[in-house]
Amino acid sequence: MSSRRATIADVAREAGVSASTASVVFSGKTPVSDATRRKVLDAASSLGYTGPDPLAASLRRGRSGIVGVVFQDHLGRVFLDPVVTHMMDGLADAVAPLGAGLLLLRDDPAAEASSEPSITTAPIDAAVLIGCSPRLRDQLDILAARGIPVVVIEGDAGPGVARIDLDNREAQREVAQHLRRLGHTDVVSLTLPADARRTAGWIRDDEDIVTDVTRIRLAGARDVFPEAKAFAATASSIDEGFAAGRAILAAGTPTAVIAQSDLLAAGMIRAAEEAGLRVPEDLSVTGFDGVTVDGLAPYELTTMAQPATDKGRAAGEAVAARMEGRDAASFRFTCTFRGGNTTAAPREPQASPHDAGNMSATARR
Amino acid sequence: MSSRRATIADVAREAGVSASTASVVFSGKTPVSDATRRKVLDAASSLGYTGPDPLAASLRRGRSGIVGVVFQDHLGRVFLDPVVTHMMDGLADAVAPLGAGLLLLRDDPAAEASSEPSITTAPIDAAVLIGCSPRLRDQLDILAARGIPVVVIEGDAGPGVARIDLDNREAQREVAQHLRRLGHTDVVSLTLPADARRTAGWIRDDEDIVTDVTRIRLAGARDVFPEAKAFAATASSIDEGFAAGRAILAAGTPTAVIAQSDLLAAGMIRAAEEAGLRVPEDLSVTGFDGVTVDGLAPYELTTMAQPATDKGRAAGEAVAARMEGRDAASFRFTCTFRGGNTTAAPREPQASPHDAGNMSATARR
DNA sequence: TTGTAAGCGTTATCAA
DNA sequence: TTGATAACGCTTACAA
Repeated sequence: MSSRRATIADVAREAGVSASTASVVFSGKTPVSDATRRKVLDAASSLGYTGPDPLAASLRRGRSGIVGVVFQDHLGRVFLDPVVTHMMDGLADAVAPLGAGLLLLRDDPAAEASSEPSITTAPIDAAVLIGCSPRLRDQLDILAARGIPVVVIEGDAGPGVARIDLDNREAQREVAQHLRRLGHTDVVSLTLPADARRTAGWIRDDEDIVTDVTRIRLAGARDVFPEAKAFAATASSIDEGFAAGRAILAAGTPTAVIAQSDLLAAGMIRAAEEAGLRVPEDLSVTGFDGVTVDGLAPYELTTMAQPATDKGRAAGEAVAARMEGRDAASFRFTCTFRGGNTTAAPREPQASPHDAGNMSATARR
Repeated sequence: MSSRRATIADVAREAGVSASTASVVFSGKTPVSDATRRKVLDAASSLGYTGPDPLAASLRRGRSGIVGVVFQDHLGRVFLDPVVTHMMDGLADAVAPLGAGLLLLRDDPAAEASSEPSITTAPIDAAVLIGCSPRLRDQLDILAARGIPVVVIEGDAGPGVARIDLDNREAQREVAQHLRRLGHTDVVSLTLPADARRTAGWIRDDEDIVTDVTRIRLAGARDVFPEAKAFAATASSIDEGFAAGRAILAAGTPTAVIAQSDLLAAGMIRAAEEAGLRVPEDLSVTGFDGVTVDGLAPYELTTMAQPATDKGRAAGEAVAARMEGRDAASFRFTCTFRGGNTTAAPREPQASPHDAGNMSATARR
């Protein structure tokens, strides 16, 4: 009835063996005689000893068996994004046989200051960075300094860092070409967040975009529509897509909107409906990701489907390689075009941008 | 250029101060003169020291700053369940200000054997158990023995354990009453897994059900339809609902199926369609959870919506209380009825169960 | 098969 | 404001 939790030393003493022997009984790393094992186990249960303290064991071993997953967004919001969900699925799969758990971390500068586990303080053996945070470089530096192997999903990791990527530019270009083939010329891009502060608004200079995915997908769109305007949303969600969609339509009605995510596209469609525009007759909308967006029926987005689960799995395998001291190969996945019912030929050829009148001006509230 | 990572002792030596002083510079727990601080910080950066090793610090402090989230299912699958997703959302929210990270754990007996972090070995300060695993009691014992505070979501935790619950029985009863009001008498329950092995099949004796949620929801259905048969699925998914649905229809066609989750309900509907039955004309189907099921359109389930996010948040708050030594209050949330288009009056009054012929017998392959 | 010894890198306590 | 000391609880060469 001591106030203090039993330790392996207590167990060893009770069993009449040495601490190392007791340790070995629990780890199983060395043969132990049955008699000894029984003595130790009996002593353990009589003392209420539940096995080695993981903290102490980790310290001694030098590894925690934990893989950090770093998101750029508020943790809560992250799970609501189907792409992330599928990636986690693949990641968990690939990391499990490794004997590692997943620790959810977020890239929040404010978190560094608090006591919250962050990239600087979490007891992780490896890290998977998801998304292309502007702070990515800092994070990589921190992790490199800590000697923690890293795999980056969708971000410019610099040389020597394993990355899991998508053919974002080619994929976005493909959708854009699809629109051009349909006859569109007056097109607007609705992009993912573009700057660190995630301000919404028209993008003045593509070079200002610090977020890789945003810039690269936009470049893909520009390969086909060099002059198209681009409006940055504050996040990839239906609501933000809706807000951005209103803003876009307030400035004029293009014949097509290239959204950088399916969720944004869904929001765009809602904004179009609100403005009295029919999709795809009055406005074509394309998405990106290939996730099923809840409640979007009867629309089926024309979009680029990305292998989200595979990306996660690849990241897990890369982490495994790194933790075993092997080199992790970078990998680039390919999106596939998926035609839906949200794109069609524009109603009439457009002589010049935005001369189709602004139907939305009256309809929006 | 030593091969070994610098420690705080190295930094202290380099700075010409004691280790404890150097430690204090990093923790900030004790005032340090500016001069000393600078010396230490300079020494640290010149040695590439990135701050205290979290493992060592944790060992010394006796806490890891990590909250374990224990799922009963395969981790990958877990994220695909919208209810869980929303719960995680709330949980992450509530736990963040606490300064704790979330470690994903799964309740897999096989995992115990492997090196994978599990409930017995993970370095966690508290645990949230999600779902009503048959092993719940064991887990609680293990955690109790380890002295780790616990909060249980949806499970019979026994006295003294904080629980976050739903009014499962009342909620399920409400849906059942809705069906009875429509005129249904020939009803089958399609339940969540009922036993530890998760075998699919007809439930012979409700007392055999070891899974709380399953038993309690079924009891709610039985309050209205005492004689209804019940078929247990092996998991809450559309696919399992589909398989169970086939099996149910193979045994006869009821006028309504009470599914214990929306996903199961969705699978049931697909099985009904496959058998040439129209929903709701030939078969009414009710769900549970109130999540939006992808691809179910144009159906909108008649279901009980549960406040999943709030449940997660409440759990996080309970964990916070526990970690601070306070008592955590249990909390019970209420579901709300949501009518959809998957229920209607039965086509004709049923004289006795299953005499409506077995249309499915021919249709199923 | 078991025991000895030497840390793993910190931080809390207390005294100076 | 700083320093000496003593844990924190475990694991693993290595020797017996």
